[in-house]
Amino acid sequence: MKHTRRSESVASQRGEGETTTTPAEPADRERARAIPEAAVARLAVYLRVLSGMADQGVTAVSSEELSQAAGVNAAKLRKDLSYIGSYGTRGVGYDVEVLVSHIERILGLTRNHSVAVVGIGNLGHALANYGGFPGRGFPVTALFDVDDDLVGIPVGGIPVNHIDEITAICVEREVSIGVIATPPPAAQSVCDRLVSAGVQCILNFAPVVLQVPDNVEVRKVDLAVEMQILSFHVARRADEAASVSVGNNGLGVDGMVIRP
Amino acid sequence: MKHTRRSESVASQRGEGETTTTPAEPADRERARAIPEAAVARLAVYLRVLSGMADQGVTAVSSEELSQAAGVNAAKLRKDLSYIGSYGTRGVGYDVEVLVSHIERILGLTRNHSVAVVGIGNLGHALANYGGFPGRGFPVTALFDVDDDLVGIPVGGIPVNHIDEITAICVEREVSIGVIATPPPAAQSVCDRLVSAGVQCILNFAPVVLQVPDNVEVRKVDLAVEMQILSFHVARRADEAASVSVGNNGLGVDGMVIRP
DNA sequence: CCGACTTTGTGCATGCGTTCACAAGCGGTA
DNA sequence: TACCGCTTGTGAACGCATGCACAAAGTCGG
Ligand SMILES: NC(=O)c1ccc[n+]([C@@H]2O[C@H](COP(=O)([O-])OP(=O)(O)OC[C@H]3O[C@@H](n4cnc5c(N)ncnc54)[C@H](O)[C@@H]3O)[C@@H](O)[C@H]2O)c1
Ligand SMILES: NC(=O)c1ccc[n+]([C@@H]2O[C@H](COP(=O)([O-])OP(=O)(O)OC[C@H]3O[C@@H](n4cnc5c(N)ncnc54)[C@H](O)[C@@H]3O)[C@@H](O)[C@H]2O)c1
Repeated sequence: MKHTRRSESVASQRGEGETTTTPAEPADRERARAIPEAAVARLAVYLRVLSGMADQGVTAVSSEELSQAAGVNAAKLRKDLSYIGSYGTRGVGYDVEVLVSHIERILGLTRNHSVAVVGIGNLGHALANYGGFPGRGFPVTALFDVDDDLVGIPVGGIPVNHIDEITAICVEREVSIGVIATPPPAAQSVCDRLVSAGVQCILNFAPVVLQVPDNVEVRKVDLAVEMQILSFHVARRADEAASVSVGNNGLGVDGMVIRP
Repeated sequence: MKHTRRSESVASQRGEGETTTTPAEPADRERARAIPEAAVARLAVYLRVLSGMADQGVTAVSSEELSQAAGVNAAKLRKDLSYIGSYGTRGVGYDVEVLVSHIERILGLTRNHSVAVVGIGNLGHALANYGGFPGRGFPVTALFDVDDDLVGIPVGGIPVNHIDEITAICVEREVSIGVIATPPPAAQSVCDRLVSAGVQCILNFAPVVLQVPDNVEVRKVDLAVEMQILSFHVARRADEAASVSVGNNGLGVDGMVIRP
């Protein structure tokens, strides 16, 4: 529809004046810093898709193919990959193995990250039993609970320890990621303990907003929120349907309407 | 970020004639469309915080207090609330009850959303047993699995049905949200079945990119991705630390480099 | 009834992320 | 070697989200 008249004006070719800081700077680090959070999340997805392809013997892939398998726009994929370097071959595509290894490097997957799960209830059991983590460089090395009936019992091959031992054990086993699966009221206190044990990354399943120091990274998985977002879309869709069928005169009942 | 959808903003494309038509009613429907996805997610968080406050007898709250409890910027909170209307009192703050009911209305929580869980393994059991959903308007009304040993056994009070019954049962029980907790290879096929049973909202725990029609909303919970994002931050942090202590001469371990 | 004080709601600037569009670059081919 | 078609990598535009800063709008004490 629109025509953007590009002016071939100022040659932007080797426009290399903008590097700012240090002169001889290979720039991997600059890159790592500059990667948008959203892109990091997608890189993890690309990595999984690529691993699957590698397992099936695929050796090369184009941005178009990969983007489709990952469910994103091809241009976005290329831009995401460009954040980590230029590892493609024009006219051909990307070498799967090469891409895998570079994404792994950027995501810090060249070393293992030891995981501790706190709160071995319904969810904690599922997590501890889950086989998907160790295989991907995230071995679960410690489990904690307050319940004395659980302490000592192995879950998924790891014995449960009492929460009071959290500091000593986290330090000893070099836990780098703490997973909180306790009831909400206990979450903040567990979080504090993890932090004082030196854990700087936390994955929180409890529906609670955790307060942490700046140097600690928290990610939350909040199922209730996910459900409510879905609910919002249901409602919106119902509204639209209503406005179409009723004829867009305004409000339905209480703003709520029924399914198409 | 962590989002699956291709078209981000909630307000997708403007339909043809219906834009300017409504004269005296800018209200709810147009509003609901305009709410940014990110804001919707936060509204759900505010709702939980507010509910907690209401339970403790708090009747009024300022944007400052609420924003702190929700872990966001106060200005952002006010903007988020402004998307749903003007229900605050200047100089005073917000009435907790009023806010709760309006957020619930916008999120479509004035009606129940029936949930079906597919794949009653480790995770499916945890979900089925979880008491947090029914209380919040998301009753789990159906469970499905292929495993004949599971079929008929009640989990969390609901008997497991065979996956082949999925269409009939989802229709009958008016399931509006389907949760996929099967192994990855089964996820797409389960998804297709849910969709053909009329389910338009899906919460996916399997590490797979689902392909769905445009009218279906998918949200994914991908623990491996969450872990990898944390891993990325660990790596970045390690790099920074190294650059400080080593003194920025170039490369660190493994070709990774550190920041200036 | 007034004036001082508090807090909301929002216009605006800024920054980030997404998307488009295309030149540069590569492999294959004549 | 020179050309051709294909795919990458990226500059630039666009659009959404964030945060600031302040007028508007209310409360409260006198
Ligand atoms: N189960 C689910 O499917 C699900 C879904 C969404 C959210 N969640 C959230 O995940 C968390 C765990 O859920 P769950 O169903 O596993 O709960 P649960 O009650 O089954 O398990 C909680 C476990 O935490 C332990 N615990 C309590 N206080 C503790 C403390 N201070 N230190 C260490 N351990 C402690 C308990 O002994 C118990 O074993 C909750 O916050 C819940 O809201 C769970
Ligand atoms: N357990 C966890 O903590 C965890 C963590 C992250 C991701 N996940 C993901 O969640 C999913 C479930 O994990 P899990 O540990 O519960 O696995 P699981 O193997 O314990 O359970 C899977 C269940 O799905 C059933 N199933 C298989 N094919 C099916 C089909 N076509 N239709 C219906 N049911 C089918 C199986 O019978 C089994 O009961 C997996 O995709 C896994 O990658 C799980």
